[in-house]
Amino acid sequence: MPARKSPDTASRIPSGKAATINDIARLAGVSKKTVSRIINNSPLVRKDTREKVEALMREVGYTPDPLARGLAFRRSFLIGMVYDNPTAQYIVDMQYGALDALRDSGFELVVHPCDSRTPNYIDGVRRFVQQQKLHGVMLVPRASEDQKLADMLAELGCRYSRIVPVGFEDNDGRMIVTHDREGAVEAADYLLTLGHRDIALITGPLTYRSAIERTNGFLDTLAQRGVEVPKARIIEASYTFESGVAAAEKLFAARQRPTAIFCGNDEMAAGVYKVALRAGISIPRDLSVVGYDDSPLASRLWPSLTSVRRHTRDTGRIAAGALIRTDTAPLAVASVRPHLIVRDSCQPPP
Amino acid sequence: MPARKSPDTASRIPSGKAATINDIARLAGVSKKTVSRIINNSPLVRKDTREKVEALMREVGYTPDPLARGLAFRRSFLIGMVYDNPTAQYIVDMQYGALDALRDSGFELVVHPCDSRTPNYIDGVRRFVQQQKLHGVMLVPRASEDQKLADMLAELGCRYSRIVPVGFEDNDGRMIVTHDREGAVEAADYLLTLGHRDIALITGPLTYRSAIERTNGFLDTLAQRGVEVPKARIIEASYTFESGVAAAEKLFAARQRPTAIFCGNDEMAAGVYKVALRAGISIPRDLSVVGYDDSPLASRLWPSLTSVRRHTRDTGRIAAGALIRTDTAPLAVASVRPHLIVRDSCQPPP
DNA sequence: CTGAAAGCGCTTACAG
DNA sequence: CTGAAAGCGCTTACAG
Repeated sequence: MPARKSPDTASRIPSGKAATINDIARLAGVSKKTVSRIINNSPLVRKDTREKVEALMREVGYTPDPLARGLAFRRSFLIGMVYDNPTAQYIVDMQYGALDALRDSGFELVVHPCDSRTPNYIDGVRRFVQQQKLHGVMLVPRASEDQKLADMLAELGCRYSRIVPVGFEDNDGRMIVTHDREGAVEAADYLLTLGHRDIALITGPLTYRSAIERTNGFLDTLAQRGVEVPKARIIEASYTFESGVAAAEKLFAARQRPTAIFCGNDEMAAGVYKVALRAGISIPRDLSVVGYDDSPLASRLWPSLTSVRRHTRDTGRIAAGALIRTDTAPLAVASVRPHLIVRDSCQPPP
Repeated sequence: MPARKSPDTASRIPSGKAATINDIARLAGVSKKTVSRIINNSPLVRKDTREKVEALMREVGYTPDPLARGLAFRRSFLIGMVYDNPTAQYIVDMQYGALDALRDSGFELVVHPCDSRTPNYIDGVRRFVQQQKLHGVMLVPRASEDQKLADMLAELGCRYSRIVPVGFEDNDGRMIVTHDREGAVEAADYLLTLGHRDIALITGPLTYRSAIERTNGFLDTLAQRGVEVPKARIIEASYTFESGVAAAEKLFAARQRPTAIFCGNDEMAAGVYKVALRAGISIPRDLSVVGYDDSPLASRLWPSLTSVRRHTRDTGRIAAGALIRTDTAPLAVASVRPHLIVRDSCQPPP
């Protein structure tokens, strides 16, 4: 029964149901194994056979059933995104990026927030991965920094990609390095160039790799130009708005106020704005402020906030793309570099 | 081969692989069909048989393979979340809510943002639903307002739940009504009680049901108390920060400024803040502002913004829960009611 | 209440 | 380069 690209080909398929590999094989006059080879891009198919079958598949709108394929492969067509606690915009951007990579690939994105502070969250991720037979997992900060989590995935034989602030060794997974240090270096350069010397720093929790990188990048750059930041002007906060408020209150209570503050993220910078506004301290006339994230908040504040942009969507696209690529390329490292977006929150010191 | 709860039971299962229904049946000394009945909560199983098998399943940590079940059922264990364009915090909250309902249910959440302004987005959703054989779909505003989308799902026989600003008829899907009108009524009552009479309104696009409900609820309440809002003080904007800025500029350019502004969401209220701050108009001394959403932005602005809270996470939990409930209950309507969170952005008129 | 057979729509392992 | 058989781990339809 040879295939014919006739209007009635579709009618040969049981109506009301989607075509199966058997329908395609029958209509094309080949075995289902040959159709399977074409679905899986095997080179062991004659060119004209492939073209004939592909045309038929297009004609009837055939797509293989991911459940059946998954069962036979012992692996689903699902990509998991594992994350804990970051800001909403960051998560949504990361999801959009991942979906950019997965679009029309036959893979879908399954979201899995977790709480890395609970002792057994790794078991939760393990059950998720094992039960769904995930094809791969994206690890987003801060979960991505947990080596035990990565080790568990390696042991399960589940491929994963890690988004990390700084590059390091991992034999099993792929790294996407966001180079947070460089963003902080740029922020420091900018403030120095404006002429600031009395500079303060509000950091995220120093148990976070991102906070460490941003802090060191910032302080090292100042030190290189001979600017020391006294201990009292380095405040470890927690990446939240409220902690930014508290940090700013502490800084403003000192005998001499800094002329510029670098904040480890925009949320904390918004806290600084609030305290400054309340205290009648004018930004940027009396005080310059730089944030990190370039979140929507940055342009909603007034004056709009100078901040480091992270290209989160690109990061997500790369991380997800690395999981579905068929070439079993060597475990490479990809880089996404931040850069400073200058707005209206800084000027030379008074 | 009777089941024994002995330490070596697990060793009867091929090492390195997860247990299957066949392992359970063999170790329990029953047929796989009986195990299947237990998995699916069939009443046609003797109590002691059920208990024996369930104990064994717990002992070996057996969970049925969703791919195999999905293939046999012709339906996956995936819930799709379809949405277009709302704010990040809203989407993330909705996802958290849905995941609350799906936790430990065996179902997973697959995210599917779309763009309802493109003509063929419904086809995209259709492919998504058909190809993945979704168990159900959550429709989030504004996509949830599109009757054609709902009709397509009904035609496919895919169950769905719709989150909508106001209740209406739908024979196929379940409704979760967020009663946006009530939130706006509360905002109007509050401003009237403070003594405002010169009131302006910045609405979302009036093609959005949410914008219509909020607008009508607000204006009707004012009218009932004899307060008319002149046309020039009702500005249709687009739920964005920038559109809020433009609307505020227009309102402030009038001969007489309103003493209070109700904004259809917090983003636009942030735009009003920006213009007021730049123009030296003091909030709340010269101008009272009320938002809608109670987004994180509301407490980050200074003075913190009085806004209508939506209980988005609860909404998501109900919408997802309705899709996985086994009781084929009548298609009911659930309600989530908003309420005003009073902060520091309002006071009696000058 | 319980079970043996057939099937869901694919792939693997083997043979040619 | 191509195919027939067996299998992935479940459920449905039928029989008892």
